[in-house]
Amino acid sequence: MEPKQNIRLCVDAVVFGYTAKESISVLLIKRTIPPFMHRWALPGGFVLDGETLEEAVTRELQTEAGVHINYLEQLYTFGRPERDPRGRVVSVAYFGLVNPTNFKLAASSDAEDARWFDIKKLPDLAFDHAEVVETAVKRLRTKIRYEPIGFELLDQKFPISDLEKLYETVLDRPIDRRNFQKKMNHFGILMGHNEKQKHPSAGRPAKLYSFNEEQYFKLKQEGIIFEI
Amino acid sequence: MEPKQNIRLCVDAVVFGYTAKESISVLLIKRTIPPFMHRWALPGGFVLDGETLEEAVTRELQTEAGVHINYLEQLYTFGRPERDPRGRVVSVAYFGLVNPTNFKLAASSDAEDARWFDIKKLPDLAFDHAEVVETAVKRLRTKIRYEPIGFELLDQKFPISDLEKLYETVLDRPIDRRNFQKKMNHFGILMGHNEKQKHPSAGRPAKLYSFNEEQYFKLKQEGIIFEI
DNA sequence: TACATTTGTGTCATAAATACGCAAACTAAT
DNA sequence: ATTAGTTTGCGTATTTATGACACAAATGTA
Repeated sequence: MEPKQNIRLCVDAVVFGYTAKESISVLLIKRTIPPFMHRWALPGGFVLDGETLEEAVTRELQTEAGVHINYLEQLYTFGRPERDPRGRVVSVAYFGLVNPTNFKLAASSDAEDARWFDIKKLPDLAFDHAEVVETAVKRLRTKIRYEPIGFELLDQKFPISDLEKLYETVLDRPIDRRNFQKKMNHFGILMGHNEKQKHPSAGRPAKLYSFNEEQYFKLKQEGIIFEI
Repeated sequence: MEPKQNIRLCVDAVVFGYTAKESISVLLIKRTIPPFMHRWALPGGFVLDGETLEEAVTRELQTEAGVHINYLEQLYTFGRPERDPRGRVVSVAYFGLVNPTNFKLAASSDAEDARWFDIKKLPDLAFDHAEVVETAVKRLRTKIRYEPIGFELLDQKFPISDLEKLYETVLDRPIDRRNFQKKMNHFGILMGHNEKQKHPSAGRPAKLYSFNEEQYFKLKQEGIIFEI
C-alpha cells in the first residue's frame, strides 16, 4: 500500500536585490558539478532529512553565496518529472529579498562564482530556473502592490524618493512623486526622523524615514489596506 | 555529494464547495488505514514516480471521492519534519473548487466515507490538515477579491444575487446588492441570457447570467483589473 | 548672486465607492 | 380579484479616492 518512491526533494531560492543606480537584480551562482556544470543557476540544493524547508534554503544561501536573507517566503513547488536530468527531483522554490549593500557576496566551495544579475539581462539558466525566476518576478510585482515588502530592499533609513524609485522600477511604470508621497504619509507606516539626506548629488536634501513595522501590523489588524 | 535522502512526497487537496442554502464547505474523507485510521483528513496521497503533481491530485480525488475538479491551483508545500508520524513526508497542498450539485460523492476503496463539512464546523483532522485548510480558506478569501474564481462554485447559469450571496459568505461581510450588481455589469464579464429564474420562492424572478471567460481574458490582457 | 535641481505642500478636476429611493415582477394569502 | 410581502432592476446623491499639475523651500554649483 506504500509504493516505493524514487523522488528527491530540493529547494531553490530566488533572491532579489536592489541598488538605486541599477534595476532589480537576482542572485545566481555558477555550478561546479554536473549537470549543467559551469552554468548559472539559482542557489539551492537537496533538503536534509531533519531540517525544515526554510532551514534548507537559508543553509544553502549561506554556504553557496554567504548571504544572510532579509525576507523569505515560499514561492511555488516545481514538480515536472523531466525537470532534472538526474531523475525525479521536485523543487520547492523560495522568494527572498535582501539589501545588497549590507554584505559582500562570497562564492564558497559549492559555487564557482556568485553574482547579481539584472532581471532584464539574465544569462541562460540551468534546469527550469528561467521559469522559476519568471514566477518570482511576477510574485514580486503583484505582492509589492498590496504588502509593504519593498522596505526590505532599502537601507534602514531612506528618503521617500528612494522608495518611489523602487516602486517605479518594480512596477515598470512612472509614478507621480507627489501623489506617492501623499499616499505613503496617509498610510502612517512611515516614521519620520529628524535627519536629512547627507550629500544629495543635487537639490534640497530629503527627510529620512524608516518603515514602522509595529504600526503596520496595528493598522493591518484594524483592517486598513495597504495598496499602491 | 548526493546525500541519501529519506523523504517521501505526497499531495493533498483542499476542495471547496458551495450551496446557497449553507456556507462554504470542504471535502473530507475518512481514513481506512493508519496512521489516523477512522479519522477525517484531506483527500490525497503519495506521488507516483512518473506523474506530475497535478496528475497526482486529480487521481487521488477521483479514486478517493469520485470528484471531478472544476478549478485547481497549487496552494503551499508543508514540510515540517514531524508532520507525519510515519517519518519525513513533505506534502504539496492544492486548492480546488467544484460545484457540489454537479455530481454525487462516492467514497471508494481508499476511503471509508467522503463528506462535505461546513468550514466553520470542521471535525478534528489528521496530520497538520487543520493548518492546511486554514491556509486554503485564507487564500480563497484573498483570491476571490481580485480574480473571478467564484463562478466555479456556481451553476453554469445563475442570478447575480447568487453570486452576491457567495461573496458575502466568503468575505463574511454584507455587500450592497445594488452596488454589487452595478459593479459586475460594469466589468462586462457577465453574459446575460434571455432566461429567468424558474420558481423563485418569492419576489420578482431574476435574469440569469453566465461567466464570460473569453471576455474576462480579453479585458485582463487590456489591463482591466477585476476587484471586489 | 543667479541658476539648476530636488523636496515638501497644496489645489482642483475627475473617477470610483458608498448609501439609499423607488417602481416592476413575481408569490401567497385573503 | 385584491392586497400584502418579497426580490429584482435601475436610478440618484454624497462622499471618498485618484491623477494631473502649480509653486515655494532648501540645497549645490557656476
